[in-house]
Amino acid sequence: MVDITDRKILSILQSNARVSHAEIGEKIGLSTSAVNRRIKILEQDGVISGYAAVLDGKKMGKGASVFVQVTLKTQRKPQLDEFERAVATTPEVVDCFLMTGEMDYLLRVVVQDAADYERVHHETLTQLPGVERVMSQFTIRRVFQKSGL
Amino acid sequence: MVDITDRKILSILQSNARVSHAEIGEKIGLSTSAVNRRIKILEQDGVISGYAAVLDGKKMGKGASVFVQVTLKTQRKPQLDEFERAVATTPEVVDCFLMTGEMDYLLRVVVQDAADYERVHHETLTQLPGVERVMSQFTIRRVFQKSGL
DNA sequence: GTTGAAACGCCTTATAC
DNA sequence: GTATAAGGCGTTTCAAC
Repeated sequence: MVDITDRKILSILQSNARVSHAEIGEKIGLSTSAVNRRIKILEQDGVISGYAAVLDGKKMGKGASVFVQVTLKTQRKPQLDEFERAVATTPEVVDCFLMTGEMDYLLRVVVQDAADYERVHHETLTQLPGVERVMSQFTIRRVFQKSGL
Repeated sequence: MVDITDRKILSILQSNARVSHAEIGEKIGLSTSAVNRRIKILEQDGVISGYAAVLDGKKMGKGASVFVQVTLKTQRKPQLDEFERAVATTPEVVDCFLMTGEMDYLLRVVVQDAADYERVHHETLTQLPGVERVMSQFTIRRVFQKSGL
């Protein structure tokens, strides 16, 4: 379904979603309308789920990422659902994965600094429903990110 | 520098970078040109660092995320730099953080499935320069992601 | 069925207020 | 910050392969 040409288009769109269809066509050797039609199909199929502005957290006072390992009291479905609903409404949590292994969830929390994280930690994270234990790992620096996946 | 109005604009652009300036203006009660001028300034100041297409990994045969904790043999700057340069060229690694605590780096690796990860693990990750130990944590499901930070 | 070309309409951008 | 005007781009339609 997604062929080589599609992947080239997707690769360009990952690094810059604002390049014109004409410019994409030049780079990969395709006409503007062909590029346009392929992108439209990729959007309809849900391969492209959306377009997002990439922000610089530091310039908004949100320069620190903290990884948070969460263990719940039980692993029963209703409790998982309840936790997931609650954590989704926490603005500082920008990523949430259900995990294998010792911890149940891995979150990435974006805050201003360590003091700001302390606030989020005891005001929000430890108050989420069903939480037994919270383990935090601070990042020093984001080396890179490849947006889009 | 970034006021409430800017934050409203950024919030809209995070969830959908394709809404027109006119539509943003309607939502927050501002004229099209005012929205345009603010966005331009946010781009110039680097608050908005870019725009990216958000892809559905599953539909591209890249549905599984694995978190990888990497410990290096030394923590001296040249070795860190060398590792960072090498890991940046590994296509499966979509995120890389320098960490505090026991491990040196935390990577997020996107692969097709466990078998695919095994390949990346012994062909690439363990071959990166200066790597002493690699610890993998598999995800079951991505609960959500808030794009842009 | 897929590609290339042209007309249309909307969005971005720039100027003036 | 608002209003208006012009240019560029995405969109759509149609013809050709």
